Amino acid sequence: MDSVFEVIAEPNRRAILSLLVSSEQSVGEIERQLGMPQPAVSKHLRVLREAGFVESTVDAQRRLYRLKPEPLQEVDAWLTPFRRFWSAHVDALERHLDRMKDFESRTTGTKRPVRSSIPTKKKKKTRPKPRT
Amino acid sequence: MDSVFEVIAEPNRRAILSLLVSSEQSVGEIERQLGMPQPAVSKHLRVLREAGFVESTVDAQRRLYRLKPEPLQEVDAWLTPFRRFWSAHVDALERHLDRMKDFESRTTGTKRPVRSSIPTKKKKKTRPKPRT
DNA sequence: CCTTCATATACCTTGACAAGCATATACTTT
DNA sequence: AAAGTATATGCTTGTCAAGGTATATGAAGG
Repeated sequence: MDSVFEVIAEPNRRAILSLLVSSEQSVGEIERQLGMPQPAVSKHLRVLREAGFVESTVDAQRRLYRLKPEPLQEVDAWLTPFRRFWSAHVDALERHLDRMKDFESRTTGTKRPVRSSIPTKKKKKTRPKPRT
Repeated sequence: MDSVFEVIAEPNRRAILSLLVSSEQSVGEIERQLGMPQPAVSKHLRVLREAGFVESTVDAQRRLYRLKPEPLQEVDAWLTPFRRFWSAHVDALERHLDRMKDFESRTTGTKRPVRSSIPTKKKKKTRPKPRT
């Protein structure tokens, strides 16, 4: 399990991470919320811990697990070059939609495309395409 | 290979995606740049295509592959709740480092921690900790 | 047409890993 | 100390995917 990507490839591990984002949890709490056998939880937690996604502290017999940011930041960093790429695509899509605007206007239900939450560029004014 | 996370878990596939971010490439070009056997490239491209990461067009005998944004945007979206989480942590780290500032100053080589490229919050003024 | 180039697919083998179950460790309460 | 609770670990098994090699498809050019 060398890379962070392999670690988050497993659905149950992603579920555990999502649980921990709100607050730290014990193994038993995770077990109950996810309805998975306790050994499974412990094993996934082990993988997550060894990869640096979580850390634990002892509270009597319980172990409280909480998130650590670094590995997920690594994933975030990996996405960076691609964000540049897809923001260009959204731009192109927008230009296209702009040209389609009064065409489609109210012929169908108004459905907007998903917007990137992280604009990597200033919005550029859409120049009307010069006639060829 | 049901989820996008499993697809990007494979290092060679991530390498292919990284290659394609600059521009579309043929199978042979990918093969050469990554130094991997052609059948391997084709198989990974198949997985990527079926998961929507890439699409291809035919250019004579070549196939040109290019990126499609959606699956990676999905990964980006999955990270959203965690960004909130770790921005809080960076804040805490900053407060800590602030307090350490004149301590470490030039005792070691100046090495800065990795900063999140996507601030999810305004920078908050660091209040000097009141004496306990 | 026949050959060459570019890419895809089929088949096989191997290794990794998750699931399931049993058991061990460790702390707590009585 | 014994019993109970919480968590970890060991072992076995089945599955699935990646690598390797060979072969198939298909287009281009002589």
